Amino acid sequence: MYSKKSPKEILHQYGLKVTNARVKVLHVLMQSQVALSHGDIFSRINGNGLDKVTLYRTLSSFVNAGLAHKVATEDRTWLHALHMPEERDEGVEDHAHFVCDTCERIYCLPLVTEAAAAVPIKESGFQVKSHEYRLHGTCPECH
Amino acid sequence: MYSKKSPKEILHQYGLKVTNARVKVLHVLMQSQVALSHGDIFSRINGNGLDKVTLYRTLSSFVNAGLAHKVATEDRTWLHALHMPEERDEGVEDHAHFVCDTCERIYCLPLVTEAAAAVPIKESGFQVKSHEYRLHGTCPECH
DNA sequence: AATATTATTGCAACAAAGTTGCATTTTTGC
DNA sequence: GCAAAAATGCAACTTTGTTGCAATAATATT
Ligand SMILES: [Mn+2]
Ligand SMILES: [Mn+2]
Ligand SMILES: [Zn+2]
Ligand SMILES: [Zn+2]
Repeated sequence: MYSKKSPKEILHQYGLKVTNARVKVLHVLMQSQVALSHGDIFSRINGNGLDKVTLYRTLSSFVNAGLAHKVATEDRTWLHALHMPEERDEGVEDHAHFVCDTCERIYCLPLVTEAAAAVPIKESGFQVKSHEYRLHGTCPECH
Repeated sequence: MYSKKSPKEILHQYGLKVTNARVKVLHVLMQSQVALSHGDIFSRINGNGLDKVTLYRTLSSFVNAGLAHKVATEDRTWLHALHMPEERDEGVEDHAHFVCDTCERIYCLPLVTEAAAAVPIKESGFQVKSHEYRLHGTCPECH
């Protein structure tokens, strides 16, 4: 899905300076179908010597630029994923996170638009501005 | 809503041994309309001298017993809340978490049953077993 | 192509949240 | 009350992520 554009082109498009660290990290994220932790990315990159702090800052820069987003896991860490192509056209918020209870991978999945509509709440006085839908179950790899 | 039963009675009901720490922590949780952090609870209890590790373990015991549940926050900490009365009758999973973007409080809110039904996903091969719906916006206290 | 400006990087030290091991104290069924 | 099992307190530890700062690299301009 990202095959049309190179990491460099994408970084330019998102207004980010093109650095070694960013090219490498973006490349890793582009290969992955699932959201990755700092540790996941770090181990796929090192050998190419990259400081852990730089990786944290690289990921932050991607999130701030709107190129990636992050998901909190049950064990208080962050996973990062690029926005899906569909999300670039539509709103960025409207997708679900699927957490596999077997392998713990987290996938970003598009929602059927109608189902993603605002959910009515019994109580009043709560103004809903955005939402996150998180699904738990078993992923295709695990059954 | 919990006024009918005392902390002691509730602890018995959930098969937990009645200890000072548990009675105090349960009391604090019963007073609160929102989910509380370890720090929130700790500061409301101390003076009554209670070790931080004991509080962690107390909260875990509540979650394991099914008396309380925990919600991960954006800053990678846990908040704890008692299950709502409605949830005790119905399933425990079916409620939404409302995160106020102003005061950062997290409320447990019941969902309209129809809206909580399974959301269809475009991809196939993902078996959904449970879900969490997290809403962001402004709470009644903040507007 | 060299220079100036500004952002990024690496390193070391630090912070916050939560966990573990173990000896001591409480709880509870009898 | 007594014994068995569970809960507690304390200290040390782990994991994840952050901060300050000097050195380096990226870009726009000449
Ligand atoms: Mn996602
Ligand atoms: Mn809740
Ligand atoms: Zn899986
Ligand atoms: Zn609020």
